[in-house]
Amino acid sequence: MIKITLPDGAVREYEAGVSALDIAKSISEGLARKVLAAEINGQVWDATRPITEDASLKLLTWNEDGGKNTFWHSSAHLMAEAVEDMFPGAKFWVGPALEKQPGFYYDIDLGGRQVTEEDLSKLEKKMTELAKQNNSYIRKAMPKAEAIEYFTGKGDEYKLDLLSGLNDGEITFYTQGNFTDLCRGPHIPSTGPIKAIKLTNIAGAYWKNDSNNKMLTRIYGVTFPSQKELDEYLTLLEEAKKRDHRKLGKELGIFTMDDDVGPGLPLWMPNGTIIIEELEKLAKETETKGGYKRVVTPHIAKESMYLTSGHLPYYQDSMYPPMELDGTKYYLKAMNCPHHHKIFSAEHRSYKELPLRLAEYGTCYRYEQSGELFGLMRVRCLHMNDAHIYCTREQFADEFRAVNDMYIKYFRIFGIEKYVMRLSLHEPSKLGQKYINEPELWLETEEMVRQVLKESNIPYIEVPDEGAFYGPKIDVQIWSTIGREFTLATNQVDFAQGRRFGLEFTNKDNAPEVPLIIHRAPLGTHERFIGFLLEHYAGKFPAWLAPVQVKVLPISDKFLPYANSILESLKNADIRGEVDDRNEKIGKKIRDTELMKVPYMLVVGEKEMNDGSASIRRQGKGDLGSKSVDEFIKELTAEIKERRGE
RNA sequence: GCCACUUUAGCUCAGCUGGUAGAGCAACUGAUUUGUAAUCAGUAGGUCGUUGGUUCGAUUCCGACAAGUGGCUCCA
Repeated sequence: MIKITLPDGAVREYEAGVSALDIAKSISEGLARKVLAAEINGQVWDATRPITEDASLKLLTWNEDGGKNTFWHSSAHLMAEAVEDMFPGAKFWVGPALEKQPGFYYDIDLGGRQVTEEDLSKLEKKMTELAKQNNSYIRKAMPKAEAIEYFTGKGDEYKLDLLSGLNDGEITFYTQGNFTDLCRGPHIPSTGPIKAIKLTNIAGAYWKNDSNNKMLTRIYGVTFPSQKELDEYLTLLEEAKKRDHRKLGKELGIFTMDDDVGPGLPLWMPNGTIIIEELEKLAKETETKGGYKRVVTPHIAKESMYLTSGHLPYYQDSMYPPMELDGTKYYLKAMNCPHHHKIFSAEHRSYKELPLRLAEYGTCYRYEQSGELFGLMRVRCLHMNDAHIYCTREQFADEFRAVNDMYIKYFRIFGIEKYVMRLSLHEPSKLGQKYINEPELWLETEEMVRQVLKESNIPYIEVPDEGAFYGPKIDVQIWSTIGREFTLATNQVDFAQGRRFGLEFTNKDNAPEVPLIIHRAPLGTHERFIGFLLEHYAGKFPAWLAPVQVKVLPISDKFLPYANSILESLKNADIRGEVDDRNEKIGKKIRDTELMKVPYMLVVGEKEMNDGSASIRRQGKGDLGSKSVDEFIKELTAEIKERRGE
């Protein structure tokens, strides 16, 4: 007999070899029907796999992530079975559940054949048919030699490659119906629970995520235990598309792209420009308070500067090709750092001047690969909320903390809660190649950064081998409404460029010393930040950011003069207002203004004209009642000044 | 850059198997002077992304290019 500890602490005894599914049955049949997998001693297992020793057990159903992931991974196998049926000889790489969203994919080598949209519906049908057979997923351990023989016979170089990374004794096969795959598992007990199936798209994906490798066909899909849940999920996706920044950006007149200007080069329309200017105002206020000094630098520089900085060899591919004048090459700047360093070195610096903080909303150009461009989130012309802080080692931690505090201040203003701070570290084996060869400095600065994060109580993850070549960095990761991940802002340590540029200051002992540099961009770039804000607010910007803050809606032409007089008062109070002077009914004016997501509407007619008031309507919230225009302006002015979120 | 798909009026989209195009909204004109999410009528709008080819004839079929979309690689 073995002892099984349940999550509530209860201990039950079973025969050795009992499965989680058996245990579930012993509790209740209803529970057993819902079990998809089980956590045995913290590891997710097949619910049908025999347990031979004392263990803690947690049953996993659709309600647990472990259950869902097992469900989706098993669905990938089901899809593979259908694919093999439709494309005999197809070779399979891996088919995991997606990490950040519902669903799964399988990477497949179809031997040059193509999958069409119609094929997807055929595959869906086939999968549904196979799922109904309710075939069990059967696990089988196999010696490595036998596995190699099996796949050599099949001529499957992909599975042989997978096998080469596995040790004898940990190799398992899973079979359901007519499909057998090398797989670590776990799987759900059988295909029956997979009731609703949708293959969402076909894509190419490099084998092992390496662009030098062959491209495999990746089929994405999502499955649910019921049609209802699938429908709900699909509706959710439709809803998400409505707040896609590309759609909102067009509807709200924020930006536009034009073929003749070029891909990835957004044109900021008047409404977008207002948001840009408000963000810059916020940044300037904040940075001035933080002791930053503003600078302005040219958009181009000679090749020699990028050779000095070391950027050219690393970065050339993502820079616009140079323009050549009198035998000298000039590049459009892809980053502002070297220009700022030149300002640092323009004067002799004393330790008394440090920390020196140079800030600029710098315009950069990056020749991103065409396939990488994405609305405002990934562009070729970007305006970066950039600054470089030159400081001593002693000052570093305080400076880094201050920058971190600035991030938090901003995120509070914008109500940004859903993000992950990512601490990107170096990889010791790549010192001298991908990373500057300063092992102690790496460890020292990484630890300083880690301390700052710990003290600020911000949740963060550490990622090895993601640092910049000149030092560790903290990135703020966010997700676009369609689920794509982006770095919104970045805060980087740099102990390399100072030396490359020969930057120095005279320290207390009258000796030259190289400053540490912090690169930081808490508001990222205008492009990505506004793209993010559009989705974050679903276009409903708070009053301080709204391109039009107040729309005055006269009931009829008779009240146009009164409406215009209110507009004058708004202008005098620095409030961005407009009058809807169209010959339309009030219902139509309200509808159009609501759709343009203008925060405040002032409806004015006979009554309001007589007592100098306005009927206030808040976007999305309806009629708020009447108020004197003066009082409204006073309140709105405060709301704007404080940059209130609601 | 790679794989796949898409491109029709300012916008959102129809247009079966090849015979040079339609709707709604927006715009413009007129009527209406309106009280909290769409007043009515009329007018105007497109060498069907560009460019080769097949064909008596191409928006429709094929190719190239461009831009966009979904991914991969990459990234603020």
